[in-house]
Amino acid sequence: MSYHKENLKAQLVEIAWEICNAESWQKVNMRKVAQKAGVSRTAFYRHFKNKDDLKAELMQRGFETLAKGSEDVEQFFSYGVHYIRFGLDYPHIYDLMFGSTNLDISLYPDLKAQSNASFDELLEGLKSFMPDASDKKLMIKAVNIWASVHGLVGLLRRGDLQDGKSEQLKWIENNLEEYLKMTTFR
Amino acid sequence: MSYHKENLKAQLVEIAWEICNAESWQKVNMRKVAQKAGVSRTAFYRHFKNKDDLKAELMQRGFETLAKGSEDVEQFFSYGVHYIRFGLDYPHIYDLMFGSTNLDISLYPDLKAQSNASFDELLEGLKSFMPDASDKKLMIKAVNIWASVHGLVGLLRRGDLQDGKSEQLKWIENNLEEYLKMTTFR
DNA sequence: GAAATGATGTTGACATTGTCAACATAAATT
DNA sequence: AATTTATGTTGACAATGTCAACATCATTTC
Repeated sequence: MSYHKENLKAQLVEIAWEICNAESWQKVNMRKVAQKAGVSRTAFYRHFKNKDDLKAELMQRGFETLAKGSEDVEQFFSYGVHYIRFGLDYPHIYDLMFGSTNLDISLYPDLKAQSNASFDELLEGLKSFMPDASDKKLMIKAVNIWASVHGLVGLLRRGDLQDGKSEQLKWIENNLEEYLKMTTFR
Repeated sequence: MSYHKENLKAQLVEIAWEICNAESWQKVNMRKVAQKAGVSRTAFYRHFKNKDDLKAELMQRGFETLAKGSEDVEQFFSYGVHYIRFGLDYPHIYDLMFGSTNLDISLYPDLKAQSNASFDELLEGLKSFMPDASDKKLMIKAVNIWASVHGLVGLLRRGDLQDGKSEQLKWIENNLEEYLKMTTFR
């Protein structure tokens, strides 16, 4: 009859992740999370400084999920596809990670590192693909791919262009790799 | 000594716009807005159904601002530059317009129309630039440009890549048109 | 012009949510 | 066993969106 829960922190993160993933970060509220964990509303504060702290934890977990899934991706373009799919599969987590977070990221250096690592990976992959390009050219290309990938996620997710254009959008969504090849290297 | 304000609705929108622009949408709260307008906290509800209604109004105004600024842009690539600059100049308004809004956009058909119009404009511009391309190719190219532009805004705004990479990012930011040309048509 | 009607503004109240302080109990350390 | 630390609880409060009831101004109707 442990008055102390087994691993409350992990449990809270898990519950918050699920709510955030299913609905959105704004729908995550401490009281609901606490209740689902069967614990009082402020038990939370023994494990997190505040709500932002929990947000950071979820972002972290998001980056881990993204990274883990790309471990066995060996082809360069598959990275891009993987990223895009992640954005479509975990839309709200993606928002948390890449949206305007309103989180003072300097307080969470790990997060920044993880975010940087993603880009570095892209840069590395690209380098082996264009071995003769200058650093500047590489960087520009990498930025462009990064931007395209993330921009496409936003575009596919938002209903923006649903009207007559959905045909081609669907094609793109179903042929991400081909789309990337076409657009990245003509 | 009019008990009724002259044009309270416009005033409220203006105040909210300023707060949102300077800080962020989350910082816009009805009470503060009301106070700045010199009016009681609920006067607002005589002009807006609820806070989302005000959000929609700001988004609308954002699209107008964006469109107005691009009126005298005649070169194709300048559109892209204009969009990117808008994103950098009005970061929080941009978030409101293109971030994940949590707004049920189907309730505000005008917004959707405006958003669509932006893309259509791009498509038109592109068509005159590549007159021989098939619809599919045009669409794909347009999506790619759109995604690149919006993705770049996110990338430039977020501090993501500040470390060793800031050199080239700065170059890009200062040479947007050249960057676009390089990446769009090799 | 007085009376009725609708538009606009005010005050009071409430629910939701994040968070703190004070207290209680369990676990670990001495 | 005694003390300290970790973890959980209840009560309270502030901030914020919103509603209901009421007040006042403006406009239309007779």
